[in-house]
Amino acid sequence: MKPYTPDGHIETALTEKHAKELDIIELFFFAYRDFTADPDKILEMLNFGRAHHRVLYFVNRKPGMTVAELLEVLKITKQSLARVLKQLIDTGHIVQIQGPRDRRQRELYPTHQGRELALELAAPQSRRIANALEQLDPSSRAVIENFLKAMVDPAQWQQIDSLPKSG
Amino acid sequence: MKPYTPDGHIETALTEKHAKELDIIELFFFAYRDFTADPDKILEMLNFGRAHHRVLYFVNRKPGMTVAELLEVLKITKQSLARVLKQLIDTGHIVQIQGPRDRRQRELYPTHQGRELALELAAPQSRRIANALEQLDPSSRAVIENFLKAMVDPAQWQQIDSLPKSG
DNA sequence: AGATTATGTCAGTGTTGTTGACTTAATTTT
DNA sequence: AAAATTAAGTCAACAACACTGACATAATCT
Repeated sequence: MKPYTPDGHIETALTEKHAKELDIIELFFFAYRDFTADPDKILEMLNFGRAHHRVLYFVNRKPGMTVAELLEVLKITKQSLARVLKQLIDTGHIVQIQGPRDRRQRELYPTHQGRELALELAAPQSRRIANALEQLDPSSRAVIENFLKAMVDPAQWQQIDSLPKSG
Repeated sequence: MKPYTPDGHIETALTEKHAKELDIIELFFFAYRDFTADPDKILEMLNFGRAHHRVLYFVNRKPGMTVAELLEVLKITKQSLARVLKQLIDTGHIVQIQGPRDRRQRELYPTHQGRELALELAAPQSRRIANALEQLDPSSRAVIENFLKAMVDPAQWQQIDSLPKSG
């Protein structure tokens, strides 16, 4: 079955025979690649990167988030966050306010400018998703949401559930 | 409606009112974050990174791929690819063979060792997907595949379609 | 009072991406 | 056959974003 390869290389493709769910593995890669490319174009003009986007997104989704909470969500170190956060503060997209209960904490809030940018970055991603959903049965939305949530470690579900629903 | 904030910061969360599909935007982020974390642990032990994984994956999925094809799929520059590819060749995971039709081209093939590693890296991702699917109706698979493909730029569909189905 | 916690900061490092310029060998065009 | 183009490789410099380790400060908890 396997072709003759004197130097030991393999000419047969890796397929579902060898490993399950390859189609979804690569669809996930391609979908995420193009999904992130849209905001990346906007960010580039502002000299921001994907890291800025993630911070700005979650601060907008949950204003008042502390630095520690943000680190938990992004799964990065505080030194990594520091640079990006400092730039977002210096450019007037995010402000820090001393925690009222615990004054060691820094609550993070978007400014109007930060909210505007978050909306601008979300727009092409919303459009891409809405467009994909339009081509499917209306019941598909629930299936996709359930699938994506099931792809997340259950220990992390609380991070998803702590974000506001549709207020 | 908006709370009084003397310094102009925003305390109201960004919700579906302001932008559509936020739930799927963030589910996609969380799902991809955890999806890539599994192989990252294995790669770390070998002093490889996510870039090595991507190269190894596609060379296994389509043995004989040329360098130019790989660049198209990964959307990176040849200088970026060069370092990672060199390491995979030096460690005996991939071999290059001069193209038979066009001898300028270098066809990329996995070695047995490269195939083994690709399988090892795919395993936890397959498991995660299979586990997520198990919790859903059997018809969900098609919905998810259609959705993910619709999330990809149509101009790129040929990249997906050129990969072997289930040989 | 002492320990712990939340955050910030300094210094060094590694991976992965970028641009630009140049080389080599092979193919295609004129 | 000569000239232009193409596929791939390489050198150098650089930037974004992640890491570790160590230390500082202020506030809270024990």
